[in-house]
Amino acid sequence: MDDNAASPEATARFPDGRLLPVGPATTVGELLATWSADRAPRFLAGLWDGRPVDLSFRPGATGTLAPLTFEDRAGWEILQHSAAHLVAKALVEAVPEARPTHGPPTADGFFYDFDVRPLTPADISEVEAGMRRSIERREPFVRREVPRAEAERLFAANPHKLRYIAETPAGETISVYDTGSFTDLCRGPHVPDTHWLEGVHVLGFSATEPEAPGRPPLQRIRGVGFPSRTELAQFLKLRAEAAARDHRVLGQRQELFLFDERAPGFTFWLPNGMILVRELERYVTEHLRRAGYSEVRTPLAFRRSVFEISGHWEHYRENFFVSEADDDEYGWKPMNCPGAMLIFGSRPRSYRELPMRLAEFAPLHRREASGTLHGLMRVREFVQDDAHLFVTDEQIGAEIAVLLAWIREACATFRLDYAFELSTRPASSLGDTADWEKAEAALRQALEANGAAYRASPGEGAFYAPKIDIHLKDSLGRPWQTGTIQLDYQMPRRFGLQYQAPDGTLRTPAVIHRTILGSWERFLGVLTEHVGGRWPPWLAPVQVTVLPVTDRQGEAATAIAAELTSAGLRAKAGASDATLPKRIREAELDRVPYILVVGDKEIADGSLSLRIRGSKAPRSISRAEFVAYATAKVRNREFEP
RNA sequence: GCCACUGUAGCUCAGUCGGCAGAGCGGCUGAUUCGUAAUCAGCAGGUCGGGGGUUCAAGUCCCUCCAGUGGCUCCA
Repeated sequence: MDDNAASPEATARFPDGRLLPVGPATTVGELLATWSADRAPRFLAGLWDGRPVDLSFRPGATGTLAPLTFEDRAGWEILQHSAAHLVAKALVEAVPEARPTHGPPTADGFFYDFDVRPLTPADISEVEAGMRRSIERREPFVRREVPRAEAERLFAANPHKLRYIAETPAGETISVYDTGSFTDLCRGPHVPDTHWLEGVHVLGFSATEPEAPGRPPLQRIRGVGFPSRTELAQFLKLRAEAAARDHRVLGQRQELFLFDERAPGFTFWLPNGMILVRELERYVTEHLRRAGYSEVRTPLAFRRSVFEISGHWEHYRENFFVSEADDDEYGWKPMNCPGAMLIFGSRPRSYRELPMRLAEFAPLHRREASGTLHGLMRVREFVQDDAHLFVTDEQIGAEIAVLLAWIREACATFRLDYAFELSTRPASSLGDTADWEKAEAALRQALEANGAAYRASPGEGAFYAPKIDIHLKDSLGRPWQTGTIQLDYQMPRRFGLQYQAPDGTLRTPAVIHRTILGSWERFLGVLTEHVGGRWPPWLAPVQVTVLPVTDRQGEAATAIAAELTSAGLRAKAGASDATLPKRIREAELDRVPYILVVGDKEIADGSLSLRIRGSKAPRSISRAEFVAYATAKVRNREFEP
C-alpha cells in the first residue's frame, strides 16, 4: 500500500464532534473502535459521509463517520441482508445447481429467491445445518471490487446475476462478497463475519410468481436475523405467544365462528360470534344516527348490465359469483355501490338533499382466489359497515374530515394501532386523468388538513377511485386493510346521476365510498388477536359467570344470574358439577370478564365475591354495586373490565 | 390461481417395516358438595378428508380430487 496515497492531515469527524486522524490503511472499524472502545462490539458497519460501509472500508480521506448497530434501521438491514447471503451460501452447498437471484431485507426480515427445483423441508434442514457450520467457522465477509469482465466470468453460470451486471450502469463499481467458498454479486455492505449471524432463523420457504410470464417460479426462503441467540429466542417466544392468539385458534376455543370445506371462505357465525357482530353493528349504527346517515337495503344480485355500467364487469369479472336466471346473467354484488347509485338515480334530486349518506350492511360476495383465503381475514362472503356519500365538491373536505376523526375514535375505543395509506390511480382504471388528479388531491388535502400521517401507495387505488385505506395488524404483524375512504367521480357519471344546483343547472355529484371498521369478518379477526380473546366487557359473549360454591347455593346463583340478565348483562349461572377451583379455571380460560362466587357467606349477607378478569384477588361487593359497576363498564364501552 | 407442506375421535396429537384404531383434554354416567386456575372411577365416541389403484392385507405405498397452513399474486 502506498502511504503517500492519502493526505497526511485526513481526519474522521464523529457524531460527538471528535476528530481522529485517518491513515491510508486505517479502516472504519479501527476508527470506530478507537472512538468508542466499549461500544465497539455492537458496531456492525459504519456510515462514512452518510453512506453505509463495511468496517473493513479504508476511507483514506477526510469525512464524517458514525457507527451502525443492529438498533439502527440501516444496521438492521445490513444484518438481514448478510443473513440472506448466509442462506444462499448454505443452499448452494446443499443444492449446487441452485442459482441465487436476489436477497433483500424486507420490512420484517429478509428473503432470498433462487432459480432451482421446488425445495423440500429436507433442503431447508440442510440449509440450517450449513448456516450453523458457517457461523461456527466465523467466516469473514470479504469485499472485492472487480472489473465487469471478471464479474461476468465469475457468474457465467447464473443468467440472473449476468442480468444484474448488465443492468449496472457503466462506470459504477461492481463488487462481490466472498463468504468462505461462496461468492455473491453485491453492493454491500455486510457484517464483518458470519458469527454476527448467530441469531438468524429460517422462517419458511415457498414459491414466488415467475419473474416473467412463462418462466418457472422462483423458490423463496424467508428468514429473520438477530445479532445473538438470546434476541432470537426472545423473538421466537413472542412469535409463539402470537400464534396462540391466532383468531382461528381463539375462534374455535371460544366458539365464535367456524368454516366448513363444503362452503370454503364462507363464515358460520356461532352464537358467541354473532354477539360480537351485533355489538359492533350497534356501535356503528349509533354513530350513523348521530352523523346523519340513512340506512338502506338493496338487492344482493343485479343483472349483468348494472355491472357493465359500474365497470365491475370489465374490471372485476374474475371475482364475481355469477348466477343465471331468465336467460340473463346475474352477478352477486361484490360491493354495495350499484344499489346506492340506483337509489340516488331513482328520481330527480335537489342540492338540498346533499350530502346524502346511504349506509348499507349487506352480505357481499367476492370469488377470491382459493389460495388467498385466510380465516376471517379473507373470506368470500362478508358484510361491510358500508356507506355511500353523495356530495358536492365543496362538501368533500368536511365529510372526509368527519370520517378521519371517526376512524381515529374507533381505533381509540379498541386501542388499535392504525396506519393510513393513500392509494392512487391503478394501471387498469376508469375515467380521465383530470378527474383522478382532482380526487387524489382532495384526499391528500384532507389527510394533511387533519394532520393524519400517511403512506403513499401509487397505483394501488380501486379501478374507479383513489382511496385512503386504514391498515391494522394481526398478531404476527401482517397488515390488513380494514377501513377505506374512496373519492369517486366515475361511477356517478356512468350511472348518469344528477342533482339540480341552486342556479338551476344539473350537476353530477361526487361519491365517497367508505367503511369505518371495514368488514365485521376482518375487523373481528384483527380484534380477536388484538385482545387475545379477552374481550372488553361490552363485547364479551358472556360478561358474568355466577358460580355456586356447592349445590346448596345453586338456586341462589340462578336467581342472581337472572337478576343480572334483567339488568341488561349477559350472565350465566354455572353448575356445581366440579370443584370450585376447576370451575374458576374454566371461566378464566373462557376469559369471562367477571366471575361471581356465591357461598353461604354471600347468601347470609347479600354480597357477592367478585373476581375481575386480570386480578386474582376476589373482592366482596354488594349486588347493587356490582350491577352499577358492570353496566357502566358496558355502557361506556370501556376496554378493560 | 401458483409452489411446498398438512389432513387420524368434538379438540390437541401418537400410530415403527403395510399385519386387530390409540392417548390426553372435552362429553356422558356415577361417586364426591368442594371458598377463587385442573377430585376420583367407569362408559360412549372413528367412512383414518373424498374417490380410484397396488397388495393375501392399506391410516401407512401410488394416482387423483377437495380442504386447510405458509408464502407468492391479489384485496375489506
